[in-house]
Amino acid sequence: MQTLRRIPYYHQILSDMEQKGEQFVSSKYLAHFFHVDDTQVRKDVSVIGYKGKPKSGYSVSGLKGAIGDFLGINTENTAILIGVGRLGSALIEYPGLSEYGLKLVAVFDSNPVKQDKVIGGFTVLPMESLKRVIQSFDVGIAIITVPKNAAQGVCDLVVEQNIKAIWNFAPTQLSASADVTVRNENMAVGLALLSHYLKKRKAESAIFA
Amino acid sequence: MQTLRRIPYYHQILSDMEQKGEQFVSSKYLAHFFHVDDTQVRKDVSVIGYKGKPKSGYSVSGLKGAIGDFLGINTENTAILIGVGRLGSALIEYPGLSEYGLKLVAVFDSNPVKQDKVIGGFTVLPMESLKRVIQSFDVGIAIITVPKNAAQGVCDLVVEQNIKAIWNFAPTQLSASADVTVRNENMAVGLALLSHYLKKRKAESAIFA
DNA sequence: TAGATTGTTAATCGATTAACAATC
DNA sequence: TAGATTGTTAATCGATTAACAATC
Repeated sequence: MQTLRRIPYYHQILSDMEQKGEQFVSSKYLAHFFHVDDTQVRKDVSVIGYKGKPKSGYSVSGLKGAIGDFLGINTENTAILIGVGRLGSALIEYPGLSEYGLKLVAVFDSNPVKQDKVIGGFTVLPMESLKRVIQSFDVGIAIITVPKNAAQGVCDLVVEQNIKAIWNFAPTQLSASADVTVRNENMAVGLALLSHYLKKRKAESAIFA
Repeated sequence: MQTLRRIPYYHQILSDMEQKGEQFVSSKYLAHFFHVDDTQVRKDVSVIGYKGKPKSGYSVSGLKGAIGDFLGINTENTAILIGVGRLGSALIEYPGLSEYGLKLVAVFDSNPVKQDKVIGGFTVLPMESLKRVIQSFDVGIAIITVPKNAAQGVCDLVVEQNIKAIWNFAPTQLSASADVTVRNENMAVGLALLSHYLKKRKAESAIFA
């Protein structure tokens, strides 16, 4: 569903507008960021279940709040993080997590050298503690920041413990059964898309030269 | 175009398979990662312009190469990076960039304290040098890793210099004219989507409880 | 009031899947 | 040869846009 992909961006735009003190926003304004029709935005908003006012548009804070409720980021989601390397450490200290309703409850690493160290207030736990922690905290999301070759193994491990949402930062495509949501964050994808765009552009300008 | 979004993932999967020494892959196997029909994969492959062999499938290395050509990552794209903070510095040293055909030619920061420092082999340049560098290197991509509030300004600046592809890591939605491609990398989006999924799941299990 | 903007139904467009022949 | 898998056309499904009434 494309609507669902746009909604987090709306939220971000509305946060920025709120900070600038804007009160209202029109569907036309929101649409221009996505290069889509403003009808599309109004339809997206109706999915969220929010109502605007003819002539003035949508209340910035009202719509932002409705999106937060819709996405479930206004309530807390518990998470664990596995793999305390460079990226993992950065994520642990990233303030954006709590801003979006994520509450880290524990961090893990299979390397004994890293265990018992404290990072961002968390003591790094051994993988053996995984089962116990997931069960006692009712963990919703597992964040995977282990090296590429270890990622699928870790994924299988947490799925076994009944985790249903995985946020994968290892540069590999994880596979899990359809009832588990895997979000693969992968910088190479963005890079590849930009590269393709530039290539097409060059080809076109060659034709019209 | 959804096909275009899947293609970089195919590339990643094929790289992994190549490393493991796999020779052939079927459309069915590729399809299962995306939870789509295998017909879809065959259609995607036809867009790339590659041919498989009935019964055996697609050559892993052959298809990988064809995707590389299609995406333009087999040839070099020049890039600059603006904003040498924590994330910017990490990106400069990230080996994945060159793996996907990106060649960094210069890095910038508006903070005089950071200028003249050397990071990953690059001397940090002042913003004043932007124009000169872009013109003399025929720069294709601008990577923006400045703080949120500075991002749109930097975006306008590089668009003025005729840059047509922007890779934005600042957590804000940049806007540019339709002929400029902006890729917004935004962790909050992934988080929001996972959160929504969990919320929906909870609601459903409440209904069927 | 007139004009701007929302909300919604119908029409169009694009993406996905079904069906099946071609082929190794 | 028989079976598996590709490639492609037709059918279906979903997302986007066009049209327009409702309303502040």
